[in-house]
Amino acid sequence: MENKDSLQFHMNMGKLISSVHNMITRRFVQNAHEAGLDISLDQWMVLGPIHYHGDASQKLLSDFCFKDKTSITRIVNTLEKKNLVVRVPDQLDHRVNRVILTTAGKQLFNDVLPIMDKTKKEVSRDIAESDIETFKDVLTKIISNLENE
Amino acid sequence: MENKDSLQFHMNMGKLISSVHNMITRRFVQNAHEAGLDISLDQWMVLGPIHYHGDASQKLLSDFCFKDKTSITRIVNTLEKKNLVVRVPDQLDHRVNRVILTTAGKQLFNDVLPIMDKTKKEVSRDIAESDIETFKDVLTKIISNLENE
DNA sequence: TGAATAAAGTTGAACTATCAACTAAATAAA
DNA sequence: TTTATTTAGTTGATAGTTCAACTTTATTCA
Repeated sequence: MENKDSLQFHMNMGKLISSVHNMITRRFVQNAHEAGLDISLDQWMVLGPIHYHGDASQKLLSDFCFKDKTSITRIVNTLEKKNLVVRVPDQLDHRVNRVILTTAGKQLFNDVLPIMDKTKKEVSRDIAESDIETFKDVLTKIISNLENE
Repeated sequence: MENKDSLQFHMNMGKLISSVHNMITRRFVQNAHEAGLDISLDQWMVLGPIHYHGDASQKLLSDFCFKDKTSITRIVNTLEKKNLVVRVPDQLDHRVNRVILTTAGKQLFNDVLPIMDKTKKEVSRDIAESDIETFKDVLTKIISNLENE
């Protein structure tokens, strides 16, 4: 039990995923920070779909990111506080907020793209392309296994 | 952009892992709750090594779980509040806490084992054993890629 | 139409993660 | 032996996650 390396062998999937999740999060923020950018992985995960969609509702972001609507509320709060996005009430459905990138938001999006690339390369270093594919397939399959609707 | 399923295809690894992590966490807690057990996945991740080791220091738990020492402090706080563990100061090295399971802690550990099993089965349903192996290998490889020491 | 129900968001509380700054004890170095 | 450094752990601050309860607006259907 003293040697960490010998123990990874025994680690179950949940612990592995949790560890990897934390480590990727940390590395991404580190890389961003070294490039002078202040953004968390979760903020990035939400910023992406906002950029892609143009005027995503929070509901759409919630579905797309597999995050609770509460999490989206708070991440959008943070993004808004940083002047990266604004909430615009939908004209037709008054329950809905449309989340829009500001100029600063678009700028940051473009600045972060290479950081994401760098992180991705560090994460998948020396891993066979085919294994990465299997890896992503399994993740996707797990998502569909756990989706209960 | 309206159809969630068509989009998973475009999801990058970070988002996939993050989503899977959240979904497994949620499902584990759900399953535990349905069985009348009150424990989070993180608490379980720490409880395991405590049980296995017998008198783990917080440093050991931190290394083993790939969690920050701060997180360990707070998770052990919660476990202690629930009377599942106690902190015993080390007789030789007075900086060290030894974390010990209480009777209730041991009981809970055994109660949760089948929950973990159930969750594991739900997660890996209809996934080939060989793919699971590749999956775990990739996770382990990512951990070693991101370990900076 | 009017009442019940569903949907989109927000808020509060409890827990976890990370960073930075801190205490206290052990070890290394002078 | 005294000083400097390292190590184990805690605390405070900020952010994200989940649940439950809530508001407001849409939709359903009696």
